[in-house]
This record gives sequence, structure tokens and C-alpha cells, in this order.
Amino acid sequence: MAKYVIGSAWPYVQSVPHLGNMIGSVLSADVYARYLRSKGHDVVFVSGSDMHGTPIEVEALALGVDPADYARRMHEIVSELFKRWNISFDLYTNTHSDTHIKFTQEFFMKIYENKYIFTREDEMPYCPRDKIFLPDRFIIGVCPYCGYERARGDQCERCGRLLEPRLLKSPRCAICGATPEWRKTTHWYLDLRKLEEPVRKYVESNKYLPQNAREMSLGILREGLRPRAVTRDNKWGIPAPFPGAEGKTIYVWFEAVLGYISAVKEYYERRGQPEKWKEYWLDPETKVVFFVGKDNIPFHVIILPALILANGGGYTMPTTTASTEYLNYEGDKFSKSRRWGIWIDEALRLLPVDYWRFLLVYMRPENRDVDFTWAAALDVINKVLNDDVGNFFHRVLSFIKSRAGGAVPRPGPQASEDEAFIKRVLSLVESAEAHYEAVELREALMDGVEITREGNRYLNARAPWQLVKERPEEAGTVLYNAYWAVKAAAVVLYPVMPSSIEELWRMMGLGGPITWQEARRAPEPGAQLGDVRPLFKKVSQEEYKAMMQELEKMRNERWSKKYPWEQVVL
RNA sequence: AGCGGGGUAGGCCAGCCAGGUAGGCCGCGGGGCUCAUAACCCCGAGGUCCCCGGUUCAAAUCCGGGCCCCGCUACCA
Repeated sequence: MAKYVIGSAWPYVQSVPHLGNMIGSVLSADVYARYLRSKGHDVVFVSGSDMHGTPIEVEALALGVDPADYARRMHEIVSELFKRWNISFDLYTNTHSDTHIKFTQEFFMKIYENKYIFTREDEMPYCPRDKIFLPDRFIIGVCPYCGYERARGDQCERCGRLLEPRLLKSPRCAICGATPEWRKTTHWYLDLRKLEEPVRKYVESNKYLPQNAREMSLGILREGLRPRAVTRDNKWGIPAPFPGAEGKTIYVWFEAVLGYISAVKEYYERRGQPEKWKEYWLDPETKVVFFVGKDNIPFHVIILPALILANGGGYTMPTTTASTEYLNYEGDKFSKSRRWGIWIDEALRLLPVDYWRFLLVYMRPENRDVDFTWAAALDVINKVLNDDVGNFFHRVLSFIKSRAGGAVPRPGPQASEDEAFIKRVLSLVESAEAHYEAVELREALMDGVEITREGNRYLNARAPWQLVKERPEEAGTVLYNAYWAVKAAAVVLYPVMPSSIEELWRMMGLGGPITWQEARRAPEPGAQLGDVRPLFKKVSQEEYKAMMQELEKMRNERWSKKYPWEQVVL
């Protein structure tokens, strides 16, 4: 048994996450955490809403509401949605919690005392009307290269050139249109140059990192780490604790990643064990695993380890960051502004949650970007989830129910093909285990599916519906073996579809917890089956059309609402 | 521009790191079974493995060059 801290990237609560966010972080982390628990490991699974930062501040300003209020409302909604997605967080908190704020301030003071922080005065664009400093992308002007009139300060969307706000002609504030002025302001920088070597050593010696995380991180290190500003002139954020930094806040990216530590602390505080978090975060034996999309790699593989090193407090270095590529939607990136994609609230209105969980893990972009298309999704539901998996479960259980007395038969002598079948099933369980360990969730799921395919082949070859007439004892053996395969597949697929598999477990007449050992353990003959029904069903073309109409209707309604929290469908 | 990923049957992909009869799923054609959700099983057709060159007895796999697609580039969270 090992100790694990599992973290999924902290969703930014400006809006509800979409399916791509879900498979990249939260859902993948949940599947992995559930797998680890089924193996009996000691797991703390945490995440929370990222509440601070300019986008929320600006959005709140535009809507005329308090940013804290905005973030809190969205946080509550997202928390509720994750519950409905059956995410087994031990704690889903947010970056505005007292514990997190205090922890962050102390953590950065320690870094400051360790001399990794220096100050520098910069000139930054400032909107005199909104009275805020503007991040690059909140300045709009004419592109100096192509003349595009609505180029942003970081990049021109028409010609793709990287820009700086000073290059823009006739710059104006993206919020109110006023002309920004340049104001001097002091910022506190983290001196990443001093951390480059230890971070490089960390990355190079980390044998668990997925290839994309390794390549991207080494690429960044090759270019050399540069100091980065830790402070911002935002109002909405965690007050910077440094002497003389009154009125400044900590840049969201530098505090949100500390949430993985502070959330474990908060979890045990709430349980009345305020010191227990140290058994995780201060024990180098603890395995710390993060789940993020590829855009998040630098902050988890470079920045957080650098912060931990700079702090020097002996916090456990992350074991790995399980990073995915992107899930696209019907050929294009998910885009909130273009309303392109499916959001996790809508999704629950369209299909049962386990269908989504299965679909997303099946399509998990482990090696490259993957395109979510409805055509492919229906195919997976109808051919794989329903026909291969669901039908095999039902085929075996309903047969035992109707032709074998409704209880798990006692097996007789095993013929060589029976033995070969069990061996094959157990080797697939082993393969699934290896894949789960390597965080190859899609492959683990495929092993589970393969067990049911093998099961179907086995039944066709042994034809127990014939045997039951002439050699009932042999039929019992075959059904016993098939039942074992159902159990093995159930255990392998349990982390992906917890509620469906729990129901299956009851149908199988099994009472105990769904643990990994159950996959290998021979079933007990005589166990009475419960009521048996098909777990899944197909989605017909008509139902699909109805679904699309429902989606359309939903969207017309929600997007006519003013406030983001009113736009959510619950 | 730099960095990263990719180009394999009608579709989606595995194989490439550790060269040696080109695999899987879907779709298509044929057959079987009838326990099961018109499900399941078997057989078959179908491929210039992006292009050019090199190394090798042998290259989808290694090396060089080229073409095309996609993502990232960190005050965008």
C-alpha cells in the first residue's frame, strides 16, 4: 500500500468546463484515483476552482457584480456538476479559501526569505477609466504588420504574429475603449535562473513523465528559464505578502498550483486532523500525480517544482504529471466565444453520465489530438459499450437466470479451451493493471472491452445453450467461466463507469466492495443473482436527432441570459 | 520563426524507440448461431505504409532532404 496525492488541474471558474477540460484533467484523475483505491492504496484526491485573476475581474466589472460573488456562484455550480459526474474528490475546494490564502502567503514569504525574489520596476499599460492595469490581451489596436484593426496586445489573430502592446497602433482598452497610458509599477519576480539546474535535473531524471510533458519541458529548459513576475496589480487575488507590496496580488498561476498542497491541508483540517496533511506532502515516499491538458504542462512540470525547491520546506516533488493532448469537437477546437463544443452541464442532459465517462476515456487524447465527432460517439456507444460490453454482461447473467437456476453454477472439470479462456481473461486483467499503473487509461479500458469480446467468442465456441440440454454439468462450467469474465471486466471498467458497474455488481449477486483482487479471484458457486436488466442501450438516429434539437433549444435559452451562472443548465 | 506531434486499406487508428510474412476497430460482401439488447461468432475483399535518396542480406520501422496537416510559444488560467 502506498500513499498518493492525486490532483487535477484547477478549473478556472469564468465559465463551466467543456468535455475537453473534463477528459484532460478531472475525469482522468477520477478514473486513476478510483483505480488506486480499488487496489487498496491510500489516496487523497483534491482539486478546486481557480477563482482569481484578470479575466474574472474584468468580466465581473463588465457585468457590474463583485468578482468574489461571481467566482463563488460559479464555484458552487461547478462543484455540483462534478458531483453529478461522479467525481470522487476527497475535497473540491477553491483558491479563495482561508487555508489556501494563508498557506500561499506563508509559502511565498519563505521563498522571499530564501532570496529567490527580487523586485523590478516596469512600465505597464493602465486604463485610466477602469483604473486597472491591463494584461497584454486586454489591449486592442491596429496590427503594425497587417493592419488588422482588432489585433490583441499579445498576438494578432489575423496574421498570427506575436505582438507586444507597445507595437499596436492606436491602442485602446478592450473593456471600455479608453486609450491606455503607461504607468510605472514595481513587481516581485521569482528568479527562475537560480532554479534552472535543479529543475532540469528533476525533469531529466523523472522516468514517469509522459512524452509530451518531457519534450515540452526540456524544450523550455533548453531556451533557459527567465525570471517571472509573481505579482500583479489586480485587486481580485491573494494579497502579496512581501514587504512593500501592499495593493499587489499573487499572479493566479503561481498560487493555484499551490492548491494541491493547501487542499490536502484543508481536507484534514476539516476532519479535525490539522497536522495529518504533512504525512502526505512532507513524506518523500508519497506519490504525487497531476492530471492536466497540454497547455498546463509548464506550470506543473516546471513552475510548481521550482516553487517547491525555492521554498526549501521539504515538500514532496511531484511524481509525474499525466498530460493529455487536446480533444477537439467536430474538427475544431472547443471555443466558448464561438460556442463550439459540448459543455459538461449540457452533456448530462443528453446522455447518462457513464456513457460520457466511457466515451471520453475511450477517446482520451493520449498521443495526439483527438476529434470528438457525434458519428464516432454514437458508434462507440452503440457498437462497443452496448453491443460488446453491455450485451455480454446481460447475455451471461440472463442465461444463468433463465436456464441455470439463477445462481452461479458449480464448475466441473475444465477442458483445455476452458482453461485457455480463463488464462486469457486473467492476462487481460494483468494488462489492464499495467496500463492503469502507467496512466494509460484508454488502453486499460480497451483491455476491459477485450475481456467481453473474448467472452463472446468463448460463448459462441462452447455454446452452453446446447450443452445445457445434453451435458448440464459442462454447461455449468462454461457459465461459471463466463461469469468470472463478467466479474473481471467489471473490476477493470469500474473506475470508468462506477455507478453502472455497482449496479452490475448487485445483479451478479455480489455484496462486497469492488476491489482489484476480485478480478482474479474465482467466483463463489451458489451466489444468487439479483434482478437482471440491460445496463446500456443504443442511441437511435431518431434519438440522436431529438438530442440535437434539445441541445439547440437549451442553448437558445441559456445564451439569452445575462449572468454566467444563469446560463448553466442544471 | 522556434519547439513538439502527425501523414499506414472507404473512415479512425496501432505498429516505428529495441529493422525481418502489414495489424485492430468501424464500414462493405458472404456464412454460422439462436443464450443475449435485430445482439454474438467465423470467413473474405480492400493498402504506392506522404515523396525522393541513403544505410542494410532485409526499412512502415534507422539516416539525410522535401511536401502537407495540427498544436504550443509561458502577464492566455
